[in-house]
Amino acid sequence: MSWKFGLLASAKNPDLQIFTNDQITVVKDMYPKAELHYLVLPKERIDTLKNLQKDHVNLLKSMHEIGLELASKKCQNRSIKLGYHAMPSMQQLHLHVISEDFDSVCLKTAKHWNSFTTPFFIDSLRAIKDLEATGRVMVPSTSECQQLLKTKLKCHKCDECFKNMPKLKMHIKQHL
DNA sequence: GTTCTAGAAC
DNA sequence: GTTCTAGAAC
Repeated sequence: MSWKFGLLASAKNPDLQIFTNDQITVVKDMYPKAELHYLVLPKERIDTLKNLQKDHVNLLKSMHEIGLELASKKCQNRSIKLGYHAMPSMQQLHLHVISEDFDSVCLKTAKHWNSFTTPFFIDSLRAIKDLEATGRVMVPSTSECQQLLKTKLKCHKCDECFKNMPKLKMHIKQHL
């Protein structure tokens, strides 16, 4: 089995589940990129945002609501982002629920950073609105995604730019 | 997605 | 000489 199916395996493992109902499963990200980093997965087998149709709107809404509720319970005074990666590496649709501190030893590369702080990160509410309005979720093209991941490193709070990841990581601790 | 590491960048 | 990133992994 390839690593691409790792999420599907995690979601089925009761030891890793922090929430489950008949529609969805929530697990902790194995390599959290912030203090709080959950993944919300539908039980229905859906690979990517491109496979979504209008009748998935309610599913996306409950994924959002449950993700937000679990996150709020865990850390009330920290702001939370909810969204999807435009081009995920792992199979099975997954909603990232992540605190905006980005203070984590697992956050190492420019790709990691830009996947959460540029339009590569598709806001959950925007995805839901897209789907309701047009029946599909708008996603940047493959080449746009590749460019987004190479965006110069910029602090998400004060827009200051940095030459490399260690300098950026040192800087964002000041915003904690 | 991560690990590992060669060689670029400093 | 050390730090940092980018690309292979069968």
